[in-house]
Amino acid sequence: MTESTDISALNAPYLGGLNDRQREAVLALDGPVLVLAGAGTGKTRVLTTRLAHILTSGLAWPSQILAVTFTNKAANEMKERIGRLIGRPVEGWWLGTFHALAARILRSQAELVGLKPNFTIVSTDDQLRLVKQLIEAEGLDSQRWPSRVVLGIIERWKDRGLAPDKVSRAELAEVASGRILDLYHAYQQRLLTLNACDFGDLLLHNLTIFRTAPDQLERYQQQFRYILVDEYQDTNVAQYLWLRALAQGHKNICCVGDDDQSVYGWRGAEVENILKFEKDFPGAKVIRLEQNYRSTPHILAAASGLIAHNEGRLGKTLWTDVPEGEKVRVIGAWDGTEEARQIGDEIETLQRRGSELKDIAILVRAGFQTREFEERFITLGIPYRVIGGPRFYERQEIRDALAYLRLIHQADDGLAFERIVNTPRRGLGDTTLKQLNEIARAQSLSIPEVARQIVSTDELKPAARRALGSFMNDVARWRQMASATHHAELAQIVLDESGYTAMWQQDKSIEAPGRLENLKELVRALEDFESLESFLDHVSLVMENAESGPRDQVSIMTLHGAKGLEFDTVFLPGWEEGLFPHPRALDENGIKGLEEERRLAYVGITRARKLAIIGHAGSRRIHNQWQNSLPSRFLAELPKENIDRQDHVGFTPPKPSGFGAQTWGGNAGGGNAHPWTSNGRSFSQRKPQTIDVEAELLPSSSGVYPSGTRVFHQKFGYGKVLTADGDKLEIAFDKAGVKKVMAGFVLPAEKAG
DNA sequence: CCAGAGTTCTTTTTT
DNA sequence: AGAACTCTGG
Repeated sequence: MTESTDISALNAPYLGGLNDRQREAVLALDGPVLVLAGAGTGKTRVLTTRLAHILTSGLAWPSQILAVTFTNKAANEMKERIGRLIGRPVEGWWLGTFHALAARILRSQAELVGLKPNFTIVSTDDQLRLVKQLIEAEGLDSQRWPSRVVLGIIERWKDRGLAPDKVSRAELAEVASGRILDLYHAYQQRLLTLNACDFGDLLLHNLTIFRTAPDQLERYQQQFRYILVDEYQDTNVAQYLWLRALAQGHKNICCVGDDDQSVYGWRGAEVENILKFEKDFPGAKVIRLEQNYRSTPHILAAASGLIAHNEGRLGKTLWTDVPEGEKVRVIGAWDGTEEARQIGDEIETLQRRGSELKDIAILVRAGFQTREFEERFITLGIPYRVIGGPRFYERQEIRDALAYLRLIHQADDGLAFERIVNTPRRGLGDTTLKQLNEIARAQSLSIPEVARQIVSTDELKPAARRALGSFMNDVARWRQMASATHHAELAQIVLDESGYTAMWQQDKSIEAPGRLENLKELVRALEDFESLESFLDHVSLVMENAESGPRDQVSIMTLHGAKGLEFDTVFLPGWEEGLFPHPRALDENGIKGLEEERRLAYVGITRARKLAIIGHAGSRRIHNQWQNSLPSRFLAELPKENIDRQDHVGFTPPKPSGFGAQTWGGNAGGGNAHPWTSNGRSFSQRKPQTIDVEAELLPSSSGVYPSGTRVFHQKFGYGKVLTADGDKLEIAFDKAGVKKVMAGFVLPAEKAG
């Protein structure tokens, strides 16, 4: 870089308002750079400014910049912000997700790995179906070898950049996975026959190309003068290898990330990547962004105190100069319903004080938790939206419609074929399909190919033969139309002529109209794309919901989904042992799993600008069974001075044993075992403030309360039982009105003295 | 081949 | 409690 660029850069308007560290991160263009950007330290700003800087100082053309993100949302945001920064949209550069960029490279080099350029990118349900078929073909017991598990193992290998022939012997000893390796081989073979690849393959095939075609690799290395990576802590080994290969040319790679926010270990991300960056890229410069512009000191201190319990961190000290603000609040509730009620009330209070709903979020650990909030919000009339719910392109009717289009676009797409050959019913059931499959495997042909051939033989029964013949005819006809017909129109024709639309029209179920609506929406969406191919690519790689407008709604989403977002007020319900940290994370990854859960907690708290409210419930219904839960160990790890604990009057944190089993029933005998005992200590630090009350509450009185019984409730006072449904009572309280409560929380009035 | 009944498992997170 | 899968009889 010449000095003149430096000087002109320093005057550039876009540099204004950056702090020293940020500016340093923007201007350190030569050589490898790691920007450790703590939560809320202006990471995106640095990234976009850096890109704008490279472009405006003429150091590289857009086509010479590789900018990688994890989500499409992040990619779009970056595009937009840079456009705004330099005053015009940027065209022709390589900005996108790992998968989208790898797909782009793979499309142009497909032959090198035995694919045709129009290969299909298969999605999860296709993958599972494929694996299941292979398991059956190998004669394995599908109970002992669930396709989900097998696929998981294969994907983990892929995450680590391991093609079937690269899986090491050490690996094989581990899981008795020789069988699975066979399946992996077969699976890859099958994908090639289908002219398809899965998500992992996009990267994996790229690595193969880089290895086997050095000239191609070198071309890319020369092309990409500057490489920029967002959320580096979430990269897996395959992605790391991909980046490292591409960065060898100019060595100008800048990775931005935060080891404390690495929460995707379960799908192969390696925190190690960020921890060993300096080793991997010799001479790397490390820049820490530590000034937080988002949260109040209490929030920041609470989060920092929590994350300090993790080991092996690179370490950052976040600070802020905004005024102190409110402490982080911790609220206990009896059960999940009560928790939802509390949060609903809090939100109404916030609303009355002038908060906007769009500045409020509820961040849950697991998807099923959203339901209770939805129900409560519907009752209260609070507008909300669940982010990351079922996605448009994952809906059944959409996948079906897409399968038709895929089959037309790519005649060998056997998975698409299987999906819709008998949808709507055409009399081509399992038996026929099994035959086709067998022949296909035996002759290494694609299933559609077999289908095309078999209709002119006598191998099928006449009925099946006729049905299949007519179907194959239709497909061939549609394929012919494709060249002369606009793809949106084509889609409409296919849906109508295939009888697919009619199928849903005749369906009297409650969802049918919605599905027809979705199909219309699909056809409409097709119009936004230049070609069928670009649309199909979009669908495979951009699996996300169309953003609904900027309405004033509370956001409900998982902690994972919340990464990168921020809100004035954040509710963090369900901080209980058995839910958060999630037992499965603990089981599968022990201490590492626990640390990842803790990072998730850290991510959650640091989403809050002004107020964070953490909740935990004493019991929760899981699988339709009441289960007691203790406050999460993470609560005990929060620095006391930043916490305001406000257990509701009368809230009694249940004791570890006995209490629930007696009062709630349902969880008979050994069912009371605690999933966390293996790992658990943790709650000893909590003050058992209300033990005495609890003893009194625990009574003999767990019996039946016939309606009309006069009872006393710790929080709601005296009242009369209206209805009793097992352990659930509906009670008209003298002061508090009609409430539903658990029988275990009331006493007969005469005993309450 | 298909519809309906019976069974089992589920609920961590997703490009 | 519900989905998703398997089994069975027409």
